[in-house]
Formats: sequence, structure tokens, C-alpha cells
Amino acid sequence: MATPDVRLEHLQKAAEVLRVVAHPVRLQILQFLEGGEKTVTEIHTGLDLPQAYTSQQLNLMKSKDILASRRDGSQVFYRIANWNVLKIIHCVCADSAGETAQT
Amino acid sequence: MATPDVRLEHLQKAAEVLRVVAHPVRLQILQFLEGGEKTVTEIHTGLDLPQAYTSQQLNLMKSKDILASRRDGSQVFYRIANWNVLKIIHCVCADSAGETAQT
DNA sequence: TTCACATATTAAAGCATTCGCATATCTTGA
DNA sequence: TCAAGATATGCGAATGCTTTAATATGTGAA
Repeated sequence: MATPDVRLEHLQKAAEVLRVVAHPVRLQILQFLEGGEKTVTEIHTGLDLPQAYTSQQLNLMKSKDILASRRDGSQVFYRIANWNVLKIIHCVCADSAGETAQT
Repeated sequence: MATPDVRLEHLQKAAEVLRVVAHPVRLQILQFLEGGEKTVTEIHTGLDLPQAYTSQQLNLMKSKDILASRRDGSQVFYRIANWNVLKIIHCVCADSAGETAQT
């Protein structure tokens, strides 16, 4: 019995989160962080990405509350703040993985 | 123990599907189709969208195998073909809904 | 303060998406 | 065949995203 407009707002916000997640590099980072928090250096060397580029993606995801960060000295640790995005990844990876092969 | 490259391919494909889903109108259409197949007219009048625009979005999602269609006379019925996208929607809606209010 | 390391910011070029509009195609009934 | 309803297609301007490169800032040690 709710007006459809209420849902539109939800969908708007949902789409916003999805749009950020819908990117190969950002998906890669999120998977990498599934094992626990990591520094920027660990991420950009571990995934072989330029430092500045990595920092940009991290900050983008942080601005959408998908990631959170913690500073320790000169290093900054990033971690997953919105674990629903991980569920999303598992859904969509189960999807494309299910058709091609198993891990 | 797999090379990371194998996963990159997956992520690339996953991101592609996600990018199509990550759009308010397309999310709206997908939710609308959750109840079962509907004609283009039902969709575009039900959601108050221009017909041509609706058809474009439907065809885009069909081209990515998210939707499938069936013709019956002059009408075309669209239905969800990839039910994983529905799971995705539920994840991301549970997310944004959980923080604001319940229905 | 100065150096070296870690991280963040900014600008810009190239490319893709969005969405409205006009119009084309397809289908059925008269 | 013609008209009308249902669906699809092509075009284009505005907007947004991606990515690189250069550079700035922040931190700790000497």
C-alpha cells in the first residue's frame, strides 16, 4: 500500500551502490579485502595496480560507505564496511561461474 | 591455487551484468517482473515510462540474457531469465532498506 | 629540517551511457 | 489493402565514467 515513489528512492540508492560495485577493478579490490583489512600498498602491489589509481578507487568506495579505513602511522588500512556488497559479488560470481566451470 | 587471471575474466563478466542492473529504471522493471511475465505495454504503463524508452531497456537486458521474451500475437511478454539478478536486488535493497526504515 | 616512504588530490582526454524524440516495423481485424 | 494498436530502432546532445599523469600532502626517522 505504499506509494511506488517510496520504492523509487530505494532503487535510486540501490542503483548507486551497484554502479560503484559494477567495475572489474573494484570487484577485485573487494574480493581482496574479503580476507581482512589491508593497506593501500598491499592492495596496489597485490593486485598490480597503480598507486594513485588504487587510492582513487578506495576513496570512491569509501565515499559510498562500501569501505571504511583506519590510519596506523603512515599507513592506511581499508576494510569492507558494507558486507552486503560481498553477498552481491557471490551472487553474480555464482552466476557466471556456474555456466563456465567450477573453481 | 588458480592464477588470478582466471578470476579477472569472471570479474569482468560479473561487472558487465552488474552494470546493466545498476540503474533505477532497470531495477524497477526487474522488480516489476518478479511477479511473472508482462507485456511491454503493461510494463511501460504500470511504471509510467515512455514506450520507446521501456523497449530499449528491455532489449538491453535481453541482450545480456537477464531477460527473455515470448511473442503472443501482437504482444511481447518479457520475463526474468537470470534469477541471480533478483538475488542481487534483494541484497542491495535489504542494504539500503535496513538503514532507513521498514516497509 | 630534510629525506624517504605512504597516501591523496587534481586535471584532462577519451569513451560510454542516458534519455528524449521521431519514426519504422510488425500484427491483427475489417 | 488499410487502419490501428503494439513494439522496435536510429539518432544525437548532454552527461557521466574511466584512466593516466603529474603532483600534493602526510608521517616517521635521523
